[in-house]
Amino acid sequence: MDTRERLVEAMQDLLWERGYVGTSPRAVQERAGAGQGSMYHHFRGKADLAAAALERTARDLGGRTEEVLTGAGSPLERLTLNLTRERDVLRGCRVGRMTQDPEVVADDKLRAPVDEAFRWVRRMYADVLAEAVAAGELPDTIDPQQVAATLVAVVQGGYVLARASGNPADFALAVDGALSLLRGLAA
Amino acid sequence: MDTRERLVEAMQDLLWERGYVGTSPRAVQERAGAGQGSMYHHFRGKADLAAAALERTARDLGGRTEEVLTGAGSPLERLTLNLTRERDVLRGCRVGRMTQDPEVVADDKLRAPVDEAFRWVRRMYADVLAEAVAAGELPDTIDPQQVAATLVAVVQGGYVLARASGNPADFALAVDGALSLLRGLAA
DNA sequence: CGCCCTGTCCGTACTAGTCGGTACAGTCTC
DNA sequence: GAGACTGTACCGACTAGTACGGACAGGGCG
Repeated sequence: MDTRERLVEAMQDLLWERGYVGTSPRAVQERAGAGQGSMYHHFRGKADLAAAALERTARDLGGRTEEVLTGAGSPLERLTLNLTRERDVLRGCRVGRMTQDPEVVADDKLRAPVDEAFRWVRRMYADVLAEAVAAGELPDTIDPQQVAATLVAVVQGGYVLARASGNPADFALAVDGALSLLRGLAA
Repeated sequence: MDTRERLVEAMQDLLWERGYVGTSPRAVQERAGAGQGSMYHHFRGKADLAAAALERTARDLGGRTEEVLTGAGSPLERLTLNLTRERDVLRGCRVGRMTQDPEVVADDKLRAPVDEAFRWVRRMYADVLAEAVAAGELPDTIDPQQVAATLVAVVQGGYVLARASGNPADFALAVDGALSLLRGLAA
């Protein structure tokens, strides 16, 4: 694997582990097995490399979600499968995690990919919810846009709770609660 | 106001604005109008002061929530009021915000007050939900514990979304979606 | 009363270490 | 040999923290 690729991957990992301000260029170079010069050859600086890493992480999240949501099964089944699967991919919160660093929020280059990833996922959720309504699986009183935003928020909030308690079960609890609300409406 | 108090308040503000790793003791002292020596006189160090600030923030959040949830109105009305009110208190996410710093998560002294605040709020939500079920406002098919976790997650996730997009309306959207699901079940 | 002593409180000046970044010379490939 | 690439050495700024000395009260004593 070439150095540039290794740098991006190392940055992805470190953004998840330590956040943006907590990650030094030195640490990235060390993990990537690269020297000081090579990083500044491939990227203009820390922010530039972080932007590349965030774009890639966001694309991964979007792609993974799309794969499940456009797959087989009824709309509600696909939604349930995707939400359930998120609990196995705790690293998915890598995206939401970024929104807490003021330096990230202040820099459009860094905030944009995160925001776009959320909008992308939210739109896919909304589409599946609308499908479920059309199929009669959910009542037409729900607003797919609104509920889609709620589901994205539950996943991101679930990560927050799980990190605070150190217990991944708190994530599952929040997601299961949301699914039970949907199932309650379906019945 | 005495210096110690000013230091705690300054730390609360800065934790919210810049996070834990992004906040230097100097910045806290400057904002509090105190000198270097006085901070290290009152507190053993940055982590000690941050722990005091977090405990206070967590207590504020719990107290504010309790006030609304044990107030007047039907259970569902109180719940709606509290969730709606959170959107006006965007600084409420000061608590959830902390869970993103690895240094905070690693230090029990810092993580504990955050975790306890969440558990406190979740328990109050669960109590009100159980009340609503008992009053016939919600079907007894819902699990108050589970749904309470979902509501806390929606609020925290809403903050994440709003920060990512820079648009507070995204917070309101997520919360309104959750409320619409509850109302759907009530009907 | 003046006097000193003692502990609390606070500001200045310093430390070693790390931050993000640059300069530059060497190496490797075509 | 030219250009892409990489490693070493350095930079000023900032990090968390310490050392230390001075201001200021209250209290016991002549």
